[in-house]
Amino acid sequence: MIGIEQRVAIFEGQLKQAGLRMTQQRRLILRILAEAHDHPDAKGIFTRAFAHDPTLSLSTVYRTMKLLESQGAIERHAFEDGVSRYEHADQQHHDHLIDVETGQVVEFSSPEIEALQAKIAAELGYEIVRHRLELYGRKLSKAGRKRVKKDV
Amino acid sequence: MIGIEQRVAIFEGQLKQAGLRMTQQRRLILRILAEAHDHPDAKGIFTRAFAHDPTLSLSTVYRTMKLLESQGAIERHAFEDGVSRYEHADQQHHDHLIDVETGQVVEFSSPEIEALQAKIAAELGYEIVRHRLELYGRKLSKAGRKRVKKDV
DNA sequence: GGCTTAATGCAAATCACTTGCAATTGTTTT
DNA sequence: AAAACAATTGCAAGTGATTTGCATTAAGCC
Repeated sequence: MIGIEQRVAIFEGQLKQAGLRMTQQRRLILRILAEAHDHPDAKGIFTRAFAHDPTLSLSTVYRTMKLLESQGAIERHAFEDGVSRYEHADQQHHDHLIDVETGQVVEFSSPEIEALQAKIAAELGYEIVRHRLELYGRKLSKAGRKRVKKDV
Repeated sequence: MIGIEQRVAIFEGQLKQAGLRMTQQRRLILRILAEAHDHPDAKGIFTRAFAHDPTLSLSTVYRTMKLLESQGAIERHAFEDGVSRYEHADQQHHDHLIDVETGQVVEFSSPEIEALQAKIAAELGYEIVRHRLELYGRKLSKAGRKRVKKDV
């Protein structure tokens, strides 16, 4: 996990490289994203950022998300409700489990599943470019739940 | 695989049960779906149906898709492009592999992956309600399967 | 053939997201 | 530091998919 300042600096470098500029708006949105521990959508990011800078517009958020995605700084996910949700991309690959009751998103990863996916694709004559795996689930009651170590 | 007439009859029964009516439009859309061997979207269904009945409207297609989905007669999928695509639901569960170049959809199923999904969910304290697994891939050339690719 | 009311077609409305454009601001130049 | 120049922004209007209000049409029952 790298810090906000580092992330901003890295991104600023990428921008310069491409002849682009580091603006107040981009800095702000980057900070909002770094501080986010969930998977906010454009409106959510806008709301949080708007609290710090009431002159910010929603279109700038959309434009910035697109830019950040193209630079590989964030990942975009579209779960079942159709709206795009974002998360920063400095962590390792993972998939998502969405609580159908609360909408809460839990991250997980499974090398076994990844391996099976690759095997299936190969059998069908394909190589995987990317994939989307989302589990929609309901919390088990204490009684039915297995004991697992709590993470994050 | 059941026939079109049977499917229409079954659906008509379900409708009657709910105090709803079997209309020409619904019959037509149902037939289009039964004949479809791909995963058409609303516009695609509309186009095909329109050829048989030029008075049909797109909103009726949307309303019918919603109705059919609520009756469990069809399944709706939203792949990466965001538009909803449909397929009839009398077949066994399966997931999809989408050719990133052609958009072609290949169906597959993997009990092993399903089992792993259930295991992972259980470890996180959840039971799976449904899931979404999509592989986006590129066709392997015969040559490409055997040797390392050397193109740019 | 009527009667009741679900269903349809059409146009207007949503919703998430994008875009044209004039005004603004970051960065470079002098 | 000020000018110069293009990237960026805010706002409003535009998209594209899907939904909805409403007057009209047509199933299903007598």
